[in-house]
Formats: sequence, C-alpha cells, structure tokens
Amino acid sequence: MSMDFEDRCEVHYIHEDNVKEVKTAMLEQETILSLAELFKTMGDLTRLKLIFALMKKELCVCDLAAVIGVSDSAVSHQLRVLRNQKLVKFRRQGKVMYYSLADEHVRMLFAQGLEHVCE
Amino acid sequence: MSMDFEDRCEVHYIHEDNVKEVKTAMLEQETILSLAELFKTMGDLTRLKLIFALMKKELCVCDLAAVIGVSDSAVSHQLRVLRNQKLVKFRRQGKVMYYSLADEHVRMLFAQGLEHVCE
DNA sequence: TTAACATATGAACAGATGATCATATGTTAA
DNA sequence: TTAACATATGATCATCTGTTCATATGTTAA
Repeated sequence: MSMDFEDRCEVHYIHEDNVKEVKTAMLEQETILSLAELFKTMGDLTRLKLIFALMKKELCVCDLAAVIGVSDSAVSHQLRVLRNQKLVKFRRQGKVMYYSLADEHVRMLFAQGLEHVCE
Repeated sequence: MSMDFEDRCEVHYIHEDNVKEVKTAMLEQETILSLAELFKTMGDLTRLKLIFALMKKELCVCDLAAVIGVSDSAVSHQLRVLRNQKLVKFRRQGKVMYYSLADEHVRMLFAQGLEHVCE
C-alpha cells in the first residue's frame, strides 16, 4: 500500500532541506497508524451518534438502538469497534450491558471537532 | 442506510425516559454528519501524514509526496479531500502550490487524538 | 430444566474508498 | 509559440466497511 520513499528510483522535490526536516520529524508509523484508526473509528455516523448518546448518559444496547434508530445487532457490532479502540467501557447487570464513555479524551475530541464544524 | 426510528413497527427498549432524554438532546443530523465527515477525513494514514507534515511547515505538493512516500497524484487527490473539509489552505507561487494548515483546530484535534493514543 | 430476553457474532452482500495510470490544466522559460 | 514542469482530475479496480439476517451465547425467572 504505502510505497517506501527510499525505494523510488526517480525522486523529484523542490526543497530538499524542508523535505529532510519534516521527514525526520515524522511520527513513528505505528503511532500515526493508531491515530488514524482512532479518527477512522470516530468517522462513522452510527458510531458518532453512539458516542454522543453516551456523552449524555450511560445506556444499554437496546436503548442505544432506540435512540439512534438502528437495529440492536448493528449497535452491538459498532460498540465492539468502539470497545476495541477503548472509546467506551461497559458493565453487566443481569442480562443487560450498560455502556459509557471510556474517558474524557473522547469528549474533548468530540468537542474540538464540533468547534471546527460549527464555525 | 440509517433506518428511521419512527418507522419501526416494533420498538423495544428498557429505559423509556433515558431514551427520550438522550434522543431529544441528539445533535442535528446535518451537524453530526459534518462531524463524521471531519473525523473520516482525518482517519486515513496518508491524509494524517499530510496533516502532520503541514503542522511542521508549509510545503508544496511534490515535497509532500517525498516526505510521506507516495505519488504526486495520490497526494494531490488527498489534498483535495483535505481542502474540501477546510483542513488545509494553499497559495500559488508560479507553478508551485504551497499548502498549509487551515487553522489551529486541526492542530488541536491532532494533539488531542495523540493524547488518547499515547496513554 | 425450559422459555424468554439481552446481547454478541459470523457470513454475505452492497456501497464506499484510495491508489494507480493516463491525461488534462495551467504556468514559466526559451 | 513550444517544451518542460507542477499539479489536478477522471476512470478503473481491488480492497475495506457497515448493515442485515441467521444464529449463538449468556442470564434470569418460572
């Protein structure tokens, strides 16, 4: 997918020093990949609605489904994605699973994004 | 894609008052859609690298391509996406296009995301 | 036990996405 | 003008993604 710069036979750029400077400052591949995964996770309408709902209140799966208007199954699938990214946490009470936001970072990210969008 | 809650014939949820409360607090569809678009735009490795590079310095297309190691064409395509989302701005100088970050929101978003990832 | 319920999961399919390649546009210097 | 260059764009295609449907898991009450 991402072709390695070193392997290119014919590289042309204008400002060699700028390229070197920024290239050495570049974050580690793994770090920036994790960051991309985080944003990708938040870049879906359903998941973003789930996050917003959980910003208001701890909710169970079927309530979440009712709030955002999709099937329980779809919610469950998407909650798993959010869980994998550690954006939400959950507790079980009987047969009901209650989900809530994992931490304040998510809330901050959401707010920061909203600022950009609402200007 | 997103089925309308109102149209469902059989809705079951446990905490009716919670559902109503959160449902009325829900952001407008358009707003949350824009927000999703924003995060989706930042949820790609190539675009995120472009953003990071531009956080360091104003750069032209072929320098950006050299920094992140993809073709000029791919960079140009992705810069357009970033432009559409108003994440970057540009100026022309002769035949060279210099790109830079559109505003500080982007920088803040990036930093905020990094905090979540690096814990 | 069994039935009913809440949630999770796997397969499958339609739609979205990103890189590539060919080509087009626009700018400068000769 | 023309050639060379920097960038942009459109079409194509392989891959990724999200929903749906069917089914499985796990919990509670009878």
